[in-house]
Amino acid sequence: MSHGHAEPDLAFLSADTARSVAETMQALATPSRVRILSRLGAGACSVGELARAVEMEQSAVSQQLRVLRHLGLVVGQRDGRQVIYALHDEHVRALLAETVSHTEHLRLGLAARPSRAPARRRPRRPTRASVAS
Amino acid sequence: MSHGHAEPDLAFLSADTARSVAETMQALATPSRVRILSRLGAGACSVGELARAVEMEQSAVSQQLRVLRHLGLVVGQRDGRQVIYALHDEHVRALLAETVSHTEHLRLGLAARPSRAPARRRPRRPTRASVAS
DNA sequence: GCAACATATGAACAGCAACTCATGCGATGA
DNA sequence: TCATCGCATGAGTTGCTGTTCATATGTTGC
Repeated sequence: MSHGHAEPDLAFLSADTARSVAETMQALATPSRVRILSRLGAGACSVGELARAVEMEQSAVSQQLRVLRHLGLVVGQRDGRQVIYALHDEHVRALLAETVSHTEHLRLGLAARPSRAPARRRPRRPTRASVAS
Repeated sequence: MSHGHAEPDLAFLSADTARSVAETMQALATPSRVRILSRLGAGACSVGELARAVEMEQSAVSQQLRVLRHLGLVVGQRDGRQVIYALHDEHVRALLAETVSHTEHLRLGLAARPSRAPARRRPRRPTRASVAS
């Protein structure tokens, strides 16, 4: 493998795009929402059932559902007295699945890596060369 | 290419797994880190260069780099006086790319969706049936 | 109409995290 | 060794956000 892989096609994101991405990913940045989403990934259900599943107060669950709704990740539909929530679409499920997958992968790498501040790299008597311009 | 996205295989995540996922995704939950990562996605560079690129103080960038290091997303290596940072591996690049892609997709859906609280669904005189058990 | 249930929402509080400032530590060159 | 550069780090501050509590809105059955 003589070189890098395919191209990045990851240019710097504009400040605005970065803000948008961050906003969306914040939905997955808290355990409660991740659990809510993963429960919904297993099938639609009411708020009360959701609250029992994730072991949170109904009130708290509703608050988070509101956030997820505004982010377009879930949808709710009344059915009698209750409201049945579900993932918005398959894209959300895919995002969740990939996120979990990537996280597991990263977790493995972490076990072997102390990840301290970087230490010296060049010999004590440098050739007095290079460095990035 | 290994991952088929066939069925869900998304069971409820354990509270612990959810915490782990949330922790990792928090790296992408702030504009500054997203920009830092996207800059690194375009190529490794020093801290100072990074600071200029994302328009943050060097101090702040270092703080965030520490977070990203501990999460195993980036690696740093001394080169003379400076430290060159890079994405940890291709997986990170992929995660970033997918994240951006999904976000764009969700953004589109948002435009057409007010996403208010759910309204009624069944007729005024329901058949008095069903509902989720 | 009223009572009971299911959910949503507003306010207040607590914890956390991102930034700035100041300083420490490592590396280079004279 | 000393001065300087580059980066890391600790303390302190501010703003945000997740939770709880109390209450409002909506729905059903009587």
